[in-house]
Parts: sequence; C-alpha cells; structure tokens
Amino acid sequence: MKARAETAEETRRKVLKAAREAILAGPTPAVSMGDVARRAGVARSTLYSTYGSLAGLVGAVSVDAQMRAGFDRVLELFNLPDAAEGMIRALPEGAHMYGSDYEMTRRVRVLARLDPEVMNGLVLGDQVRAGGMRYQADRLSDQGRLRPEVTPERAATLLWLLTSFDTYDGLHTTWGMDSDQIGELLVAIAGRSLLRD
Amino acid sequence: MKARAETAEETRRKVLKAAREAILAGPTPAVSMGDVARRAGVARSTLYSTYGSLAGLVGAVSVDAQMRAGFDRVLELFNLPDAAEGMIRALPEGAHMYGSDYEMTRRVRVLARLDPEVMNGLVLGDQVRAGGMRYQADRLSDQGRLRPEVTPERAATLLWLLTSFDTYDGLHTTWGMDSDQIGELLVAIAGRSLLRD
DNA sequence: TTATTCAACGGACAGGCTGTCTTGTCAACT
DNA sequence: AGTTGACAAGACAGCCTGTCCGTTGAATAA
Repeated sequence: MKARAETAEETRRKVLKAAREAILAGPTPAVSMGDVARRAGVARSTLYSTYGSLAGLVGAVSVDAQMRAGFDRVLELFNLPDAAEGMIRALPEGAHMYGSDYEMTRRVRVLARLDPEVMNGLVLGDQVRAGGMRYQADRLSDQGRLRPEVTPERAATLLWLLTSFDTYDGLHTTWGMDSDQIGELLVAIAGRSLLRD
Repeated sequence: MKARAETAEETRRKVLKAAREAILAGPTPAVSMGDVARRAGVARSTLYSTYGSLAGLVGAVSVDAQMRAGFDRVLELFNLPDAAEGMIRALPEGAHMYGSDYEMTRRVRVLARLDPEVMNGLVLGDQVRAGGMRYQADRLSDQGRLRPEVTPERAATLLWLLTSFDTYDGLHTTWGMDSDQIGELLVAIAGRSLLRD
C-alpha cells in the first residue's frame, strides 16, 4: 500500500533471492550474512535488523520455499471425494512438487538442522503431514478401501513415509529416478500395500 | 605393537571420544576443533596434523560410528539360506542397530552433509546398500518368494527405503516408535508388499 | 650410549565469521 | 515542518579455521 512498505517489501525479495543464490552456490550448502548482503547489494546490518540472525534468515528462506512449492495443489488432490483416487493422484503430484525445487529444498533442510529453532519448524511440518496422512487413512477406511488387515494408523504411517522428502531424495539421488518414476513407484507401493483388491 | 604407535593410537581414541561428546553436547550438532581439543586435553595443532581439517575429523567420527554399529550382524541375518526368513529377521535387527546409536548417527549425518568429501561417503554408503538390497531381491526372486507382480528391481527399491536411516529417523521422531515397533512395522510392510502369500 | 626420529605441544598469525551497537542519511508520512 | 522508518556504514569483541613456526621428550635405531 504505502510506498515505504512497498520498497521494504522489495528489499526483502532481493535479500531472499540473494540468499537462495548463496545457498545454491557451493558444492555444499553454506551461507553467511556477509555473502548474502554482498549478493543483495544491501548492508549487513540490514539483514540483522530484518531477520535477527543467520538462523532467522535461513528460516525465512525455508518458509519462502514452502510457499512457492505448490503445496495446496497436492492437498486439493488428496481431498478429492474418492479417497483412493485422491491418493493415487496426489502422490505423483507431490513427487512433482518436490522435484520442482529439489536442490533448494534439500539444502535448506540441511541448514535447518543446524539451528534448534529452525529445526523445530521441520519437525512441526512433519507432524502436520502426519496429521494429514491420518486423516487420509481414515477416509480410506471409512470408504472401505483399506485392506482388512491394515489398520488406519499403519496406513497413515506408510503414507507418511512415502510422502516424505527424504524418500523422494533417496529415490532421486541413489536410484536416479525422476519425478515421474518416483510418482509411479509411490502409487504402486501405496496401492499394493493399502488398497483392497 | 611398538610403544610409540600404541600411545598414538590412544590419543586417537581420546580425540574421537571427545569429538563424539562435542557433537552430542548442544541441542543441535555443532563442533569445532578448539572444543574437541579442549575436551580431549590435546593441542589443537595435533588435531590438524592427524585429521587435516574439521571435515576430516568429522569423517573419522563418521567412519568410527559405522564400525561400532554392529552392521555385520545385520548382514549375516540378511544372508541366511532362506532369503525370506533372512529379510524378516534382518529388518528388526537393522532397526535395533540404528536405535543403539541413534542420536550420534543422526547428528553425524547432518554434519556430513556440510562437506562435499564427507557427504560423498554418505552417498557411497547408500549406493552400497542399494547393491545389497538388489542382491537380496534377486535371492527372493530366485527362491520364488516374490509376488509375481513385483519385479526384483522394485523389491530392491522398497527394501532400500525401508532400511534407510531416514526412515528409522522419521518413524522414531515423528511417530514416537521405538526400535521394536519400527522393526515390526518394517517387516509388516515388506512382507505384505513383497512376499507371495 | 648416543643420535635420530616422531608424536605432540604451544603459540602466533591472517582472514573470515557472528552479533551488537552507534551514527548518519534521506525519503516518506502526518 | 517535524517526525518516523528503512537502510547504510563501520567499529567492535569474540569465536572460528588453517597454516606455520620452533620446542620437548620419549621411543627407537646405530
């Protein structure tokens, strides 16, 4: 609205962009306030007054990356009226989401684990996802699509494993699979393990 | 053998122990040469002449942790004559192995991702495990225990996912499961997904 | 025994980093 | 016209890494 807030917002964008560049720069995630400030053409003191600390900046980048990912689309698919169809369509979409910003996500997650506060954000995200998967498992159960020997809790756990970034990361890095292949594999596993024949 | 080599070996042990303590000390893995040297009662320069760099020390801790884990026992079980029985018994043992040195493993893995060289060790380990799981999947296939719709490659991939540390970590951290529960879950998933009824 | 080797010490050093604080500037709002 | 708010610039203490010294003292070899 106000011109002052607008320019401030723009500085914020410049800084986040510079931070992303810095994080992606080396062979391994490394970032420092001085480096980001230089890249953004901004005083180091500005970063401290805006983000408080390096960890604060990393946290902001992490949240920002979350926003861009297209998470809501995955959620939408998961919540199709037919729970089984939702799952089958959401899993590949989720894989695609991870793939679209893969390197960034991977590196930010490493940095996040170095600060207790930011780390907490990761843990919380995992717990939220666990809640979501429980909900999906219950829907599958209510709609009678779960194999009789599979409890909803077990189904939720497996879905949670399949939708974790680490799973995507492993399949991509160690097995050389792309997002499409990963999506297909996840659907195959989930279908065979959870769904009634 | 020689007294000189022996005392050198003992310093090495003191240092590794101090490094483990340092890594476990904070709420988040953090380690510095000065800290480790102080804890070990050793000159900082000694660390540099022995390990070359901080990354070198972390790498040494990582390798050392691998040794202590009891990995060979898991391998032994996996290679029982009956491949299906081997899998069913090795999975819980693997979970138990991860559990026995959980916090250390977790933290060292974070630190490892900060250095390209050490990171390489992790990637290599994952690839070795992938090879092992391919071998196990082939054994299952050869012994006619695999579900007809599951290719050995798919079986290997699923086994690899189930035996990854990240899987253990997630189940433990987010789902609050202990090693026994995790072992049981892994067996349930692997059995239902891979083995012929 | 004497000479050598070698692990380890202790400290100095350059350069980078974080976080805090202070002083200034200038445009935007009231 | 005065105030406020975002940012710049830079000094500072304290910690870090890696490198390079010269030194010590005990194990080992001659």
